[in-house]
Amino acid sequence: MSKSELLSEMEQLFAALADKTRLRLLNLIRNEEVCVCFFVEVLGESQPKISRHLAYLRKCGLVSARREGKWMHYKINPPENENLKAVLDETIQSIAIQPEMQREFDRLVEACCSPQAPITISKAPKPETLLQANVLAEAEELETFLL
Amino acid sequence: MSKSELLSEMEQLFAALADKTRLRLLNLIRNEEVCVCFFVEVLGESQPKISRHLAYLRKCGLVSARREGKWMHYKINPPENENLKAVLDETIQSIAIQPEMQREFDRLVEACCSPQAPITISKAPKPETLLQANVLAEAEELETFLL
DNA sequence: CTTACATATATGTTAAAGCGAATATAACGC
DNA sequence: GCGTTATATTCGCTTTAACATATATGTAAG
Repeated sequence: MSKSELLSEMEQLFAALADKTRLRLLNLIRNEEVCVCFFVEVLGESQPKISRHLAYLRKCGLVSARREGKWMHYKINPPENENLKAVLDETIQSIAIQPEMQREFDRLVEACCSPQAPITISKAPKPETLLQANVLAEAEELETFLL
Repeated sequence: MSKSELLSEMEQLFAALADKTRLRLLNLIRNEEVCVCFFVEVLGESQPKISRHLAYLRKCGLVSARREGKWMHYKINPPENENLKAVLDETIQSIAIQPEMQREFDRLVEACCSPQAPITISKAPKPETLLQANVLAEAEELETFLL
């Protein structure tokens, strides 16, 4: 790293983190790839707004996108620099434990797994591990019900 | 903390950190109170520029200021929220280990302790512990010289 | 009470970034 | 091809914040 490139990278990272919508997005993809339509659904923000913020995050390399047919999946692309990665992890962790952010995350699980999900997203590809987690949770519910 | 006040506070903190000059300032006051004139001297930026950025940091509560005669001293005012504090600490630590930032910090020590310091700042009150550290370093130098 | 010094603030300008509304693109199904 | 769905981009507008330059404020010294 030459002439304090880190300072410039930090500036960029912090600018990216200095926005509620982007923080909420990062909370949703903190664990895995998620499809755009879920962001719109769960955050209740307009599609262009979501898209613009995703573009911002893409542009500064904080997330990466993958196309699957009509759908776009986004996931976190951790900074190469260990210090920046630590700051980002710390941040996401702090957000994740906030009650309201937990609720949003739960809404993501619901949106992905509920049988009465809105038509718009009912055909969208679901995040893998969320589905698994939900299946497990339901199994557990059933189990406690049976006991 | 009500309706995700944390998210707003995070936005504010990150906005404050998304600027090189402010990051460099935080590096200089990472350990203790420092007088404004040293910032101008060490960072080589215009006095109004430094002052404006200090005002920004003050406004969002990240630093506090104390007047001592003509001089103003600034120090870090850690966020009350533990998560925010952790992010800030992590950040400052990351900056502190950068070679260029270490050099700037060294220039601060010099500016405070050198006998041929510029007249402008020769009468400014010096940071306490920096002086001590420098005295210790000189003592050590002398010691190794004598051996 | 005037001067000088340390620091802060105001002014005018420019650049970045936020928003909603409208429009464009890309992939799919018919 | 055409229409539909999912996502991205553009446009016009407003806000925020950066900068340099100039000026004001507060304190100490004479």
